[in-house]
Amino acid sequence: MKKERVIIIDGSSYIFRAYFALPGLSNSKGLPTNAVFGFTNMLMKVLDEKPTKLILAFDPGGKTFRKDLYSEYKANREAAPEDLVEQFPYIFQAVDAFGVKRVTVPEMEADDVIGTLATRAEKDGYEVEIISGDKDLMQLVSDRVTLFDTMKNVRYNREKVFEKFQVYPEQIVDFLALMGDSSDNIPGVPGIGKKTAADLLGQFGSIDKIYESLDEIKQKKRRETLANEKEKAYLSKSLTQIKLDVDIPMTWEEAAYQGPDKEKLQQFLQEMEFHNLIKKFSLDATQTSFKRGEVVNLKSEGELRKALSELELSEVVAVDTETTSLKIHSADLVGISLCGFPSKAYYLPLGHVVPQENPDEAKALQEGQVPADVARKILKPFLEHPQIPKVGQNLKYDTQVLRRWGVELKGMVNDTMLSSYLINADEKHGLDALTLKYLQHQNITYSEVAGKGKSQISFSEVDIEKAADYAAEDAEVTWHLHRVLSRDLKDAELTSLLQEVELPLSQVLAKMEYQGVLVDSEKLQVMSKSLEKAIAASEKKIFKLAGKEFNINSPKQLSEILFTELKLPVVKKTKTGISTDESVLQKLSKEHEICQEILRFRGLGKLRSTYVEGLLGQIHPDTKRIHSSFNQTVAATGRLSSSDPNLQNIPTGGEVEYDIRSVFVPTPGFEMLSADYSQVELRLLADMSGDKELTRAFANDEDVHSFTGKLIFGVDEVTSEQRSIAKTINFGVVYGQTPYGLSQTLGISNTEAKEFIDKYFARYGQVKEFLQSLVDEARETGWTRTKLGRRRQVPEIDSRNRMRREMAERMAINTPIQGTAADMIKIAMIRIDDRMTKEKLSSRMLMQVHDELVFEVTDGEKVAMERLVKEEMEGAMKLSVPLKVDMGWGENWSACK
DNA sequence: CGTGTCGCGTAC
DNA sequence: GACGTACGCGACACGG
Repeated sequence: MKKERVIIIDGSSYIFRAYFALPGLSNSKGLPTNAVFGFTNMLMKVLDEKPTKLILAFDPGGKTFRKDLYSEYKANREAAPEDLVEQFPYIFQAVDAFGVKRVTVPEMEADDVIGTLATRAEKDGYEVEIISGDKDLMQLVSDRVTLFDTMKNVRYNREKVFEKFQVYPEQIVDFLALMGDSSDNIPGVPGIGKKTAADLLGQFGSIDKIYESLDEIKQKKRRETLANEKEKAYLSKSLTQIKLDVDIPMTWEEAAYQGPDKEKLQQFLQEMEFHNLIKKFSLDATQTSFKRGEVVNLKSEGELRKALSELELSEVVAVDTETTSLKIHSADLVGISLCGFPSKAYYLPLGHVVPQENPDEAKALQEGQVPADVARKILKPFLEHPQIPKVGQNLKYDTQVLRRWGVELKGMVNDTMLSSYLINADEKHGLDALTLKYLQHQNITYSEVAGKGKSQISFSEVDIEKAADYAAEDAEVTWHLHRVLSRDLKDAELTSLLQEVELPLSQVLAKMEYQGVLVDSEKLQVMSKSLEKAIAASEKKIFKLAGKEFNINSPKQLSEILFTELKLPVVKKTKTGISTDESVLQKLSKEHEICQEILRFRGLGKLRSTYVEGLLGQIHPDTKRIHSSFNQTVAATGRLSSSDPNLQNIPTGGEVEYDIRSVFVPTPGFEMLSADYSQVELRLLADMSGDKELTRAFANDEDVHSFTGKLIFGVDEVTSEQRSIAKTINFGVVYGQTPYGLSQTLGISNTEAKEFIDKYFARYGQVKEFLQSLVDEARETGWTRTKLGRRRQVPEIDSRNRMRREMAERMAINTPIQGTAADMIKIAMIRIDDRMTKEKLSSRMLMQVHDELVFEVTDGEKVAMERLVKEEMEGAMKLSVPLKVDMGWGENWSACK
């Protein structure tokens, strides 16, 4: 039987060699990564060999015993360069992520640790491979010990050592002692180099023997030098000699290699931006880590019952639905997949159909599926049971699908998408991305089963076996992800945020999306017609002013007209050309009439394309309502986002003729109610900073912008201009504003802007301190947190790139404030929904626009709703300043003032 | 003909 | 470049 092998890596030698071999490498944050990369590469190469026992030896910080032996030892070495030193922690991080045993002994060089362990391993019956580029270690080579230089890809055994230096391993110490080593400042015997040393040792065998037989040396000069420098020779020998008896309390068990901590490693490689290594690593990992289990197709009522009785015993069941559409009111249920244990997942096909007319096949297909009403009856008690714990990926969707199918999903304990979002909002949260990241497994893609582009078919037309494989996988990976994510969530102390906020909120959002909002499509049609005319007229004017026709919507063509043909001055540039944005056209409007008209054209075009046509295109043909998505895992601060259509950027105000908000109307028999927080972010700033003045402003229910204006301008009454400036600064503060930014917004000089900011902070001293403390905390921890503990990573807070660093600082300021406001309205939404349910109200929550909630309310519930909404919004969080909510009623959204 | 990026503009 | 967070439009370049 082949003997087990111990691999010992000389970590320090690789760090230095990689550093010098790969100059200039760094990641996008400006962190030098050359040494880390070279080292990681070497380590992965070693791991390819599937080691069973693996140890990494490093030099300790500080001096070693050789320095006591000889004060000049390594004295000519320059200190490690700073950009190498800063890579050390990452190298150690790599070793730990790879799960490799790391050994450092104070005052002992890595060589001595390696020598001791190699000797011990040899004695204990192991083969030993030392991995190093350092020739000193050749002295350890024996019948059972080899030295491998990964960079040169050479493996040294006894013969190879002799081939290289004409001496055997046991002579290496004497060999190096005689010739000396300038890099370690080992003196050696002057005048004796590689060749002579090898010759002498070949002739005599060792230094001792040389001195015993000095007379036999013919060359006078050489004999005399050796005689005179005997002390140096022996000193050199003692320096070169690797210690074999270092006290290292370690068992071979500890060196057993168990494989990497995959999450840590993935994270590490990502941070370093070693994209090739990430690829290589996940490729290797797929073979060993997550393995698909059995797929069980539930073809009959009996099989379904049996599966459920089994799943009822599991700790938690992953549920996933397959449908014909992502648009909820067009999404017919095609199948349900369930997974309650590793290595087995079920698929219940329900709505699979045959695309072509083929009666025989259709019949066979039908016989292979449990009839929907039968399946529903059996599944309903299971899916609706609040004590059977369920997990899913984006349960907001499945909730709606099942609701449409006649089942109210209950007992949800985790949503992997929400968990991932809470753990790190900036990452991706799709099932495929999560599976790749946490399970190192590549899911079957949707296009693999349903095709893509023009040839994409409905999921209901996918072959059942294929569909089962795909769907069961989703449930299976979700089940595994739940295990991993719930642990990570707990470690990050985010479990209550999931259970108390995000998970319940997902159910509120599901209702809002399902409900949708009514729009007055006739009114939109009228607007469309009118806009078309206005746009055509505007276009005509522009062409006349330009003297030719062109595409006004093309910034490129527009630039050509403005800056080449009309020779208007260039104000601002973009990455790819000259800017023609609003601020530019505004500035140029006194130069040429065309600018104002372009602005008008742009405004009208925006209204028509994005809002009028956009909204018309989103009206659901069956419900006649707009069912927007409220995305819960998109905004990194904790806010919601809205899409298809985005209801959170519908224009406010504007001309009455084109008042888009006025087309959002209540269902007949209802009235619209809008409730919005007044100055919520500034109130949070007052609360979180504890600033005396700002708190006073809110405690006395002052107009905070006027109040601020009075403070910074030192007046008793502010002019409207002063109030406006104060308002701009108030907003800017929560964005982490810079003098430049403020100067641009206010159209003033940088100096003036800076003066305003200085005055602001002079009067709101605790605000200044608070903002600084947010930046400090982010710098210390790498994270920024909201009041509820929602967190966001700000890795670039340490960037050596000023722009990136300052961006991170602004994020560190803005995120806790914006995120806490988001937390607050989320809590309010949950409580409002809860009370509406408990009080059996038939009014509905329709929309959320960051600090505003919009409802449609039945006549009889107006008093109750107004009261309820105000109470829950104002009471969502207990702050040191009052929360204030403004309420407005109307026959449409716009009228709610 | 789909996909990705850019410039621009809307909201809070 | 330069004040935070989003979404979506039209134009355009790219690649099959």
